Amino acid sequence: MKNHKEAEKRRRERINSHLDELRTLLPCNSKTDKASLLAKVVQRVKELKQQTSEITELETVPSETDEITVLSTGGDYGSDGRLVFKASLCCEDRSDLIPDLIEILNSLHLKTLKAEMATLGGRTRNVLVVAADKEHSIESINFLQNSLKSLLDRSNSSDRSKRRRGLDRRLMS
Amino acid sequence: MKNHKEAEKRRRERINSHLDELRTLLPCNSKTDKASLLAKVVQRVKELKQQTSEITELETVPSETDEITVLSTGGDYGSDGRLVFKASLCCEDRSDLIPDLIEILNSLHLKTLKAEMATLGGRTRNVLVVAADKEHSIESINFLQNSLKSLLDRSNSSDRSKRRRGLDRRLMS
DNA sequence: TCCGACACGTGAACC
DNA sequence: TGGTTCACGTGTCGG
Repeated sequence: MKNHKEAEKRRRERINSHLDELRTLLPCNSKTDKASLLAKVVQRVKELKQQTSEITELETVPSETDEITVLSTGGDYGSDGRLVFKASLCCEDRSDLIPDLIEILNSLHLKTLKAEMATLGGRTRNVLVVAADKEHSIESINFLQNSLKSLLDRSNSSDRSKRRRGLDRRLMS
Repeated sequence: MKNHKEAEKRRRERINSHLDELRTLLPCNSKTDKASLLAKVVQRVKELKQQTSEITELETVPSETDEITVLSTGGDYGSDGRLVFKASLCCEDRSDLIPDLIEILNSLHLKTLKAEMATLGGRTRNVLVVAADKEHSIESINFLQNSLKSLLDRSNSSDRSKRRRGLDRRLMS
């Protein structure tokens, strides 16, 4: 069959075009082996997986200073292909902090995979592991960061008398 | 040639083994097309490249509240294969803040690709784009974060009278 | 000459 | 039966 011959040729072209595209995306010239190229790709993807598992540790005890942290490996997907990243907020505690936080997560369509909360000496720290839609992952990260920032400002401006209250760091080993 | 035949077979096995490995790493089953698999790989690598360019915006004007931010895509490598990430520190200004910062960067063997500094109303914000060795990227990020935290605590404890000095946010639109 | 990598066409297997 | 994907062996080019 001539049909068969051409179909196979198109299949090869499809595969090779993807390989060529990978050659342009990775740090390698256009004349690297097909096998070596794939080896580099494997290495790259593995690094992402590795960092995914290493993103998991963050401080959970509230500190005296206000903090916002948004950590993303940019490549750690859940099983369903959503982008997973970690956000941490440390600030003065207040009664409506959690509702505000939940509202932010809902408005950004972020799914909360895990949440840790700790309060100590009037201060609180929230560590969230959230998943974002793949299409809006970057926007979600930036929006979340800005939202947390405004949340922090809100806490400070609503009760400025608390700003000096935290525990003395020397007492916390 | 029998030699030729077997050599070609080994070559195919090498390529296919890498493809199989990619199949286990990506969200796809073991029975996906070779071409489709590569298409997903391309998509993934492209996302990383994209996020690399989008990490670049962070607030540069000092805010009234203390802040530490460490942002990493985990996949944005410079041309030499080092991990690039962004760190931001906002706190009260003091004369030896920059030297301390430089000392931290040196001790962590972080190469500074870009640095922005702004001071306003006695407060300062430093935005750094740094590159870390690929092998110690995660450790570097965590160490940097902790170091910045201690730096911030040092600023507050060394001159706590400054803590209330900043500009009123309402004046800054 | 030999060795490595590649594209090609073909038969087989699977909906 | 076609349509599609894969593995295989072979011819060829370059070092």
